[in-house]
Amino acid sequence: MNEHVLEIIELELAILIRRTTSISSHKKFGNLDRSAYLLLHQIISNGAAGVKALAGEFQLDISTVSRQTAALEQKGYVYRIPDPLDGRAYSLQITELGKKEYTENKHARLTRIVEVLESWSEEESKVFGKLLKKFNQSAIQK
Amino acid sequence: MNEHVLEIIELELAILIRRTTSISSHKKFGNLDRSAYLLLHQIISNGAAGVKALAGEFQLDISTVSRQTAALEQKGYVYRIPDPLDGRAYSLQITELGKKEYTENKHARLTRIVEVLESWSEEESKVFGKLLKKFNQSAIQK
DNA sequence: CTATATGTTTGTATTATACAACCATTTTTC
DNA sequence: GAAAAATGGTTGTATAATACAAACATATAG
Repeated sequence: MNEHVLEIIELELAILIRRTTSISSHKKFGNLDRSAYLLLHQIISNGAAGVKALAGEFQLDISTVSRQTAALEQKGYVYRIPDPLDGRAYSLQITELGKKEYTENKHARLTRIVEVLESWSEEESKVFGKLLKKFNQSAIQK
Repeated sequence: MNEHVLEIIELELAILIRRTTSISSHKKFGNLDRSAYLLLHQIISNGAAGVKALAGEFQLDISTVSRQTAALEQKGYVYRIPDPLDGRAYSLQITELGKKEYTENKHARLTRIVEVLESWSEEESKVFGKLLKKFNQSAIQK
């Protein structure tokens, strides 16, 4: 593989992450930081899940996710369902309020993306989305 | 613009950032976290610069960069040159040790990228790099 | 039944960040 | 040219996200 191509990817990823983390960890979008947003996404699209599974999904420590989900519960975005087969375990299910919050947040994020991609062609955007997704999938297997 | 394409980009960016921040903010690559790495990159490729300029480049608070550069200086990766025209200002210049550390770190990062892109074609990788760069450039103008 | 494993929470420490206050110079203004 | 305002930078303080370790409650294995 051409070294130069790799260097570009490596550098641009670092820049992307540097910029977007500084934007959204402090000046977060509305009520949801990225963690919360992705947790809600995960629960909405893959159904109720426990803390452990969610932590695995995002490669975070269980304790971290435990606190994040506690915060989501406290805000009324998710609620706990005790696991009928295991007295220790819970599942986190989305609430209507949670869905609403997620959707609003998503729109805010999409709006931002639209601004950035203003001058891009449909085709370029499509390819970019596809490759990002592929990159994430390739990365997770390692 | 096709809504679905935007949704993919938005989601995959969020995932990418979530994953890579959790990896590299704690389990950082060698001696350099992403901030330090990018600061060194910036100084190496764009020449000596002051704290204010660097902060602007990464959209970070000046105080944050002041501490980060102080850490780099303390490790011997950069040194200060007083600005001859302005008694308040400094430039940060790279040292040999700083270059060495940067280069080693870059190799570690490239290795990681190579692993992820193992199954990608040269063409795909090239396009991905190009679009990432374009995305970063588009984003900065907003 | 006791010991060990497991899902989750809680205690504690670290780190990256922002904001505000400050310091030392430089520039502007009168 | 002296006082006032602006500027480059550092330091004090607060917050948030995270990890790791300890604790807790329940489940499973011997």
